[in-house]
Amino acid sequence: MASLQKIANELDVSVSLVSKVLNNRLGTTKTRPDVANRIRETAHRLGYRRNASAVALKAGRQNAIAVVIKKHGRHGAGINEAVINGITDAMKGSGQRQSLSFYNQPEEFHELLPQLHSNSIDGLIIAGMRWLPILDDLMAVKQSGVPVVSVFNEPVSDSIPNVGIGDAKLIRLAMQHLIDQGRRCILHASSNKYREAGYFEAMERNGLPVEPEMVYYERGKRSYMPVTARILIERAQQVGIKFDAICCQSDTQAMGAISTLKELGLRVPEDVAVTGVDNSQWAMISDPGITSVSQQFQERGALAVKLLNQIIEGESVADTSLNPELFVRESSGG
Amino acid sequence: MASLQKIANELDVSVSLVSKVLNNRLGTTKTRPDVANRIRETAHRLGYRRNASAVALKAGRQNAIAVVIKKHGRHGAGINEAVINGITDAMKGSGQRQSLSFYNQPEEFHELLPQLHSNSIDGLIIAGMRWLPILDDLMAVKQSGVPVVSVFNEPVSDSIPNVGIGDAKLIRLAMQHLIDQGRRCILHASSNKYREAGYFEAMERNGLPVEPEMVYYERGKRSYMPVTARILIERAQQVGIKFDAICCQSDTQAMGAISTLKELGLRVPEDVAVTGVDNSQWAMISDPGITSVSQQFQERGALAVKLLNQIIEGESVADTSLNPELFVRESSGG
DNA sequence: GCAGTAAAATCAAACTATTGATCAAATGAC
DNA sequence: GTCATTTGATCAATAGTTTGATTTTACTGC
Repeated sequence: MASLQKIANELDVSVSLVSKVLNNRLGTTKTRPDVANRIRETAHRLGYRRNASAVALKAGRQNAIAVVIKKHGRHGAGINEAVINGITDAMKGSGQRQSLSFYNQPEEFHELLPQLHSNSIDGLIIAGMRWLPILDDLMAVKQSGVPVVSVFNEPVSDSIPNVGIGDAKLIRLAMQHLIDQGRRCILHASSNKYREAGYFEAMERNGLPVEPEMVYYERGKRSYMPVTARILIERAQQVGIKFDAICCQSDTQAMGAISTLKELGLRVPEDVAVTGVDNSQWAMISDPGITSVSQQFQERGALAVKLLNQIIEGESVADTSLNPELFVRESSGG
Repeated sequence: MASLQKIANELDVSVSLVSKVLNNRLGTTKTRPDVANRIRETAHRLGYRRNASAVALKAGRQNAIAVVIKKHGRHGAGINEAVINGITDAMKGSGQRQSLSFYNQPEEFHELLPQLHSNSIDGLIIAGMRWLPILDDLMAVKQSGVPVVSVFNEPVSDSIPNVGIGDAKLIRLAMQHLIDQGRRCILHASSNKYREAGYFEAMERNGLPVEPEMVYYERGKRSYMPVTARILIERAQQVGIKFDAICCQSDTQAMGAISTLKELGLRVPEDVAVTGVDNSQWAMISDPGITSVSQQFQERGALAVKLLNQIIEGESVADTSLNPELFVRESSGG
């Protein structure tokens, strides 16, 4: 309830002086130390807190960014929580606030548009997996003058800086690890052409042959689930492929691989090495623990905040890409 | 960029008229339909958006609430994500914004205090597991005039309305289900006196005897992990207890129980039924699927928003408690 | 055509903080 | 003592919206 006015009245000085002292903005005015101290003291005594709205109004800035994230079913992977953690950590203590929304269907994103304008927020961070369905809305937000930064694995549009990681890099990293461990016949299941490309690239570069049944491609949410690993393994066995590793595209898929292998009497990692993606709790709690590639969602969330603020400050920024990190556990025998 | 002023200039009417028309606040003023329409039209044409800060400043309200959540290691349970989902869903379309922070150590919560005053937010929702270490800070926020609602399993303080669920009820629900399935010798591992009480209550009410080795109590984070189930089972076996069910206090613990039982050659649910708590992805993805009690975190987050807004409106609200819900899957033979 | 009333619009203050321009007082030089 | 300069503080405008009080305009009846 204490305003600059109250402090000014209390000490019989002007509001502007109080403002300048409390903000250390003493441009032309070199305030006397005793006056400054009395002002600071009184401010403290009255429990003065800068009124966020008044500052925002005067500055023409909201000191708030919107964060919109695609909901997804893969709860356990902790992806959204990681992004959110990164974002909130990066904003901690900045005084800047964020406003979080989730959407599932494109229409739900559309409904958020009224809130995503420059009179409510200074910028937008959009994160999630599939951006194509909301591209038009996203561009509309951008067009309306709101800076946008995305956290997708692959960039969205030339005009929206993305904090990516490169799906191909993810898989290449896991593949190279498996190959370094001496594995030669590696299976792969994926829902994503970039990831698949990473697989083929790694195999080719190391001169390893790939049979059609070594790869299973399935679009959609199901592709992350355990069942896809089972299909992949059974298909490979049917044609008699003697594989010694499976490069999965998620930790849950890797769990499916491990339990299928156990049922078949194959040991992990002695007979077959397994890797996952996400470095989630699944990977940690699984028995054996799953060697997994982190998509660095927390770091990417934090970086998105940094980039967005740079744009807000008027700098221009480009797409960035972080490097995935490999967390080695027992499943790969590392 | 379009303000009321711009619209007023364009049409040569007063700012206040524009404001009243666009807000449908035509108290004394019964505007002519044609004027009203022209105003609305122009507002739309110029892309007018109400300036959130100006409104907040005038109203002495921030139209923003703070959400502070305790980080915890149990990622996979999706607890924080559920609370956040509930909160953001409940706020969708309200124009109210939320600002999210996480803390781990009590000191980190303390550092958030400068942001938690009535000049930045209208209220605070605090969620997490252990509230005792931050109680003083929480009361300080409350004292400073910021309404607070908590989402803890058990209430914090008489002066802070809580959206709870009752730990005893959680366990009673799972226990009653197991007993209804004909199980008679049920083990239980817990870190929580309320939950333990729920166990004893259910056993007693059904006239079932409890040996000391049927219960394992361990404080702290570890108590939710798979290993506690192993300890519980091994202890019971050492003294020759022939159990037919395990009532776990988390899904991860239940997973530990299932894998330990499998190793021992016991079938789930034929020989031993297992239940968990959280109704998390673990429960869904496990094989067999785990019968689990939901702590209703999403619903509780949404309810917290509702209660907080009631307090902000000046109403007084009391502690609330939702009922847990049982999701039956294969692990209990249901 | 005018009083009286109803309808429709405007006025003006307020919310709080910021900042360049301006004023007043103190100091220094001669 | 006067003028110029430095120092220290105030003025006044501004940001955008809201709202009770007030003024202007329009209409009715005679």
